[in-house]
Amino acid sequence: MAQTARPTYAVIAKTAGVSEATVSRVLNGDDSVHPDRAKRVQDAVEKLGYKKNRVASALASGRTGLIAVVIDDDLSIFQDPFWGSVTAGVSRVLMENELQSLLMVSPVDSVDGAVAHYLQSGEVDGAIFFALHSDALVKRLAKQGLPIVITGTPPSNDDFIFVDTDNFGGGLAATKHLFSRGCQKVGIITGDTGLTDAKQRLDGYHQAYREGGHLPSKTLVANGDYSFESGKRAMRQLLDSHPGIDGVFASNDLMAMGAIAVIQELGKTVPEHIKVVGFDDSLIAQTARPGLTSVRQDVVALGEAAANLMIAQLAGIEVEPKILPTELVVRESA
Amino acid sequence: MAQTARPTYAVIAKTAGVSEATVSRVLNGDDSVHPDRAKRVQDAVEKLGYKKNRVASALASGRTGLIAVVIDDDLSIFQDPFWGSVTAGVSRVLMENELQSLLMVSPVDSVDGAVAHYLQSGEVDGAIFFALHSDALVKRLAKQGLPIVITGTPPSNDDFIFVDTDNFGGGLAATKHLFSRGCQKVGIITGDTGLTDAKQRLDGYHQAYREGGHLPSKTLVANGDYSFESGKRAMRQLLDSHPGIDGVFASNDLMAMGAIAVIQELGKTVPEHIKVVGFDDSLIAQTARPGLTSVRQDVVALGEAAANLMIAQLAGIEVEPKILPTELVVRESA
DNA sequence: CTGAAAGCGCTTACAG
DNA sequence: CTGAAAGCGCTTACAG
Repeated sequence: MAQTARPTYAVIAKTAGVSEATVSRVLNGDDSVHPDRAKRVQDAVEKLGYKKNRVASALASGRTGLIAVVIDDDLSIFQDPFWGSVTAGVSRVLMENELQSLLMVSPVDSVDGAVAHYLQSGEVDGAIFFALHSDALVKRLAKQGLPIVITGTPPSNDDFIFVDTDNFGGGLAATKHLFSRGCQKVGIITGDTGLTDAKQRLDGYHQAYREGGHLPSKTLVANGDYSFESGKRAMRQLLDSHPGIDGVFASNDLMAMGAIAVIQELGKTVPEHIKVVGFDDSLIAQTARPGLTSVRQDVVALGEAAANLMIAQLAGIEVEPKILPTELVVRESA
Repeated sequence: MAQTARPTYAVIAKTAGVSEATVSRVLNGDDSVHPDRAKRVQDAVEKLGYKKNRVASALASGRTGLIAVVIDDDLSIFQDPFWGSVTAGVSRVLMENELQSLLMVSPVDSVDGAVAHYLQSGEVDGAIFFALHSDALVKRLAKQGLPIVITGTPPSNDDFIFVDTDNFGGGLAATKHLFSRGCQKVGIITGDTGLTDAKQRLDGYHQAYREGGHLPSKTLVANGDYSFESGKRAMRQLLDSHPGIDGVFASNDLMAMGAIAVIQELGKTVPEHIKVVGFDDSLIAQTARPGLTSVRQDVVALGEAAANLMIAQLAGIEVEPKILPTELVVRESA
């Protein structure tokens, strides 16, 4: 960008009749500068339309003001509005703190892939991870001193800073709700159980059965991957093995919609024949007919919490992992 | 990030027994370096686990490898999966070209706001804009020499580089489809007509009427803002003024869902009493019951095209604005 | 409260 | 094909 040569500190300093050090102090809010001279600097900045060069500033100070937001998945993940909302929450809080979000959507496959390389290039002050499948890279980065926040409970039990929704509690509440509505045979469609959140929702489901005094048949558990299509497949599988199934907890709204589509194709109705509960309380749950009963998680708040944990870390403040509560939103489907 | 001191060119140069200039050449793919010495450098890089410091590189070269992706709206815009997909498309193509996406979701209110300030700080090599409401800032940045791509047709008719969906053609096809299904009284729910795409879809709607030999009543045009709620409001308004309305083209899927919800609340059914067509062919259209007939636009392709135009510009290649075709996907709702 | 000076870690004409 | 050297535009001890 060899645009019309932008002014530098040298120019501001000369115009204001002070040293570059003083210019730097004023622009960085160091209040040890005498008000009169500070004013002269500000006037010069104003007059010349000066904008500090962030790259030079970053090199000299070691702080870039950039936080990587890494989504460990491929792009199709964005079809689910979930991620957009979390990202938006992160972005807002970071911006309010004069930090920018560097978005990377890519499988974090190896500790040696493109993302890994990038995060070690000194261009970011920290990294926030979403949908993490493996934490090998995160471990390495943490060891190197890079501030890290994980959204979702990390796969292994190291002491990473993370923020998560109460997936277990949500799964428990969803399943108990189905029982309370009179369901006898409640199945579950899980997410990719390689992800901790999917596993925790499943655990919640099991816990609901346990509180009822027994364990569910293994064949009442069908695996999906959070996609609409996988919800359809899983529902067909459940109906195959349990024609008398009368309740389904789908681990996200998209799969719940897939399940409902299959149920209706077979001429059965929701909630009369089979009751369905989703998870996320996304726009889809709200706009669906019948309205989808769903476990609400505040996704924007999730992103905001992640960003706040990052900011605290950067400020050297001791932080703790954080679990956000869920809330069951009852609509017509169950 | 004062992590375990990372090696620098000085260390690599010494290890490989060459000058720093040679290290730089090898790492930047300058093939004028003798293969033997290049090999020694590569070995040293490998051995020391060297990662180039991007900030220093950016300061010296003037290229940061960062492209700003600016969404001129507030965060709620991400509830609509549309933006996530476009962003994902951009991100993928940029990454493939070793560029990173700096995501900024914020109203670009003034030429003097936070976004404006940032884009002039030298931290990005270019900027891609979405959902632009005003192009005052864009004009100024372009004048300063910053490469720019706009997604969606720019508000004013300067010669910006942009990529857009054929909104006019989509609106035309949607409306004609409703007529071809026997509708007599077709209304439209528009998006925020301050946005060019919303205006163009409306123009397509008008054109369909014109091709039928007349103009629609003004009261068949109800304004929304692309949100679910606004779709509901607009539909109520249409039903108020035209109880006999039998077709509605909603300018996006979310508003179409809002319209359908209102229609059903009133005891009417879709498509029997009123046929509805949406726009976007989002996941919502696909998962809705009845399936929503919708104008499909390839959002990921839109993002990819925007990124490619940016890359071409950075390479100094002459580029032209690009319009992507739409396709009507017929389902049950019309 | 202030300035001179060194330094951040690369890149790039320039000269050979 | 290669190296010495200047430079990118800031920040930050250090000394006063």
